Amino acid sequence: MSAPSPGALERLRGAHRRAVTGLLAGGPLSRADLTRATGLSRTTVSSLVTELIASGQVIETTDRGRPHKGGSGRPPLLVALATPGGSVVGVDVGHHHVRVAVADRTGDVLAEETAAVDVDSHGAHTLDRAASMVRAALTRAGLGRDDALAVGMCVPAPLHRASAQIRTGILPGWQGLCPGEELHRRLGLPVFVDNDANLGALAEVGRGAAQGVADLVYVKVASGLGAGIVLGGRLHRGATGIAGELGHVQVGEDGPVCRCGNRGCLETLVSASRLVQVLQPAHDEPLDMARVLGLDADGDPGVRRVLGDAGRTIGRALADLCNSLNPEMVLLGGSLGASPSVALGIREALDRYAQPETAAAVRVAAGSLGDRAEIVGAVSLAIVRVAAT
Amino acid sequence: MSAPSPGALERLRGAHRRAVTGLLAGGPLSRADLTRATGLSRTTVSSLVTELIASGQVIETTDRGRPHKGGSGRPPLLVALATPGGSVVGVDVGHHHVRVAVADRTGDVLAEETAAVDVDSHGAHTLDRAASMVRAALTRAGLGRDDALAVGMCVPAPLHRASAQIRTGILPGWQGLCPGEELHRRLGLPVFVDNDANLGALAEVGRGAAQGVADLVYVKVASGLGAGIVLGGRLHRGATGIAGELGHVQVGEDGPVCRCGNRGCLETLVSASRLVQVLQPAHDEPLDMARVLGLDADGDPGVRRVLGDAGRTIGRALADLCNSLNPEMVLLGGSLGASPSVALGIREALDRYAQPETAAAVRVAAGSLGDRAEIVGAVSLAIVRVAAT
DNA sequence: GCAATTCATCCGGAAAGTGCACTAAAAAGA
DNA sequence: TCTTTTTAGTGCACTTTCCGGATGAATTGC
Repeated sequence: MSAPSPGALERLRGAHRRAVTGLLAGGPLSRADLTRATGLSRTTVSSLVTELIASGQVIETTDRGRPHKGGSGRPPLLVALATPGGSVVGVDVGHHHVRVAVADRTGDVLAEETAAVDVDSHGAHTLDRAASMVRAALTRAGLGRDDALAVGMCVPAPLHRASAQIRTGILPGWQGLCPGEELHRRLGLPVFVDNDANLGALAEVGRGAAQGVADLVYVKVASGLGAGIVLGGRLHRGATGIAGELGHVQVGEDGPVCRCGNRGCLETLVSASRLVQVLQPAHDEPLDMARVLGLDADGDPGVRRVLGDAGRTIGRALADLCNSLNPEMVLLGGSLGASPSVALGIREALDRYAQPETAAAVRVAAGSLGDRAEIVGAVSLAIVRVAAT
Repeated sequence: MSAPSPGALERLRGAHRRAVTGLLAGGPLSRADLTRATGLSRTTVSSLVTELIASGQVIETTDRGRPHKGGSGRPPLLVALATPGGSVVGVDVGHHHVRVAVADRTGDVLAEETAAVDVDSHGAHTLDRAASMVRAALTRAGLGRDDALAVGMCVPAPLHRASAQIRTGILPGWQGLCPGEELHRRLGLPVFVDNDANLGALAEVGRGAAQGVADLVYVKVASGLGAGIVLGGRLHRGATGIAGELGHVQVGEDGPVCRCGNRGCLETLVSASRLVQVLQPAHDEPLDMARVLGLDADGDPGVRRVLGDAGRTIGRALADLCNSLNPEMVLLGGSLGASPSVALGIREALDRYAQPETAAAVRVAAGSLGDRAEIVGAVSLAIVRVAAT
């Protein structure tokens, strides 16, 4: 008989366990795959998996995989995170919509629902609505509330790091609110929150166009303009959690007044609403962003010019940031992210204004998740945080 | 008989060994102190220390420490890194000087020497000179070459990450050179290299005004303008190792042409040489930076105005960077770092141009190491890299 | 049917960490 | 002075974790 010893060895084991669950969060894998990915021995991985199966966190799937790269050999048994009793919820709160998704622990979505809501002015009401949408989505996925492990939530505003509180006045009906705590009170589940740009970046790194990228600047252009910055593979949130406020970089001393109180902010020149407003007079039909993107794709010269200019304006600001951070990739998200003209404008400005070596090192591309980046990121956040326990 | 198994357990042991040597790099400690600091058990620490003593990396000192916080109890036996046979060398190559220091593994300097050298135009010659200075300093410290474990070197130009090569044309006589490899060839010691801003940041975080700061922007203003960026406690070098090029942020579309080939770079407006040049016409005596700083301290209004403007110009660029990174501190180094007028100007510009919460979160201060920041950083680099093995 | 190949597990052993008992050395108090 | 208390360090038995080789399993190609 001897006392239990909670120490360094157990922490090591835990780290390895998390490595395995983390890898499995990306999809089913064989024990052999896990061996190669973790660098551990076959034996160790086998024992870890056995343990995880015994504890119900992992299940052995019925389908067999291909025997390593097409050749011969015994086909592997795939293991996956246990979906039953282990789903997660993502909540994406935008300026004008709420989207809710229920996903299994590999990130595959089981049920999803979107609703148009006047989010900006009504914090408490929006959260009520989100909570009932979550309950409905869980039911539709055939799950009870106890089957959900955690909620990841996306809000369109920076959060204060220590208090997880919304402090800026960007969302009038939310000021002083702790969205995570509020939703937790309504659902009784652990809730993890971050802003839209950060979660978009997380999504693109995990399941999108930036897989394997260590240093990424993800730029989201929609109602506002924000950045999610990934450095060394980790999201950079800053000292008080409000890093990434690229929209309030100063681009003109006497530009229009911004909602942040300053004037000349980048966001006042290139937000989606601003661009629609600029383009409207030249068109008879009423424009919205989707229509503008259509015209861009059709080669409308006026639209191309305006979007290209917007890209160049963003690119000029990004050039300064890239000089400082030397990232591997700049990825575009938000409604404007899909426009080739914007991407081209950014590329041009980077080549012109950034240091040649910095410009050469950085790839510019559109995110591959489109307007689902935020919800995917919210789900990822929940998965990551659950796996970390 | 069994094969050697380099695996997870050995890595764990190594990590613990490094934790111990890392702690001892800050000064002698007792085994009990190490137990508290590492969180490991007494037994484990004891065995680690025994092992390190056997391998000669650590010695037991003769003096005993106080018995834990003044109370009673057996006084501990202090152990320290073995200084004899364990010193490190720092080399600071500036634009116009070479400085060399020999230090023990706690970072205390045993011998130091500075020489004026026309560095920019003569790469190979400068390295010859540096190598002979290192040999002389070792001799003066009463050490043979075998007593030195490694060299940390500081160069005033960004290095390419993969090749450790100088690629920019800023140092004409160095282009294409691998300074680390070159010095290694001359000294036969392992050489680790980084640029001046990065090493200044490292020094201030380790032994200067930024101790304990996780997110730091260190701005060095001297012949050029560069930044060392520390995020999450780690130096951020970027995808190709050239992060921190703050001097080439664009502040005016049609500004003067910069040595980098662009025009309107921040560096063209606020480098030390540029400021001296701006101030000279208003003074009869020939000015240099030291004299300018003296006039600033004496309250000369013209000098204050020009330095304040310089600070505001830097601060304006920093405001954008701070909006994106939300750092905890901005620290000033280089010859201009000591000027209160510059610091004040930066503070003003941050308050004006950065987001209010970002500006409120960031402290602005002068580095506490002055022009020795680079050499301290070079020594620190050597110590850190040696401890990591 | 047989070799080749890959996948997974079992077993024995080695490496690392921990608790406990024990000794050592000093201060505090009777 | 002698005992008690407190802290420091070490030896030993034991547990946890990991690894390598042997073994068995499942499939492809001949």
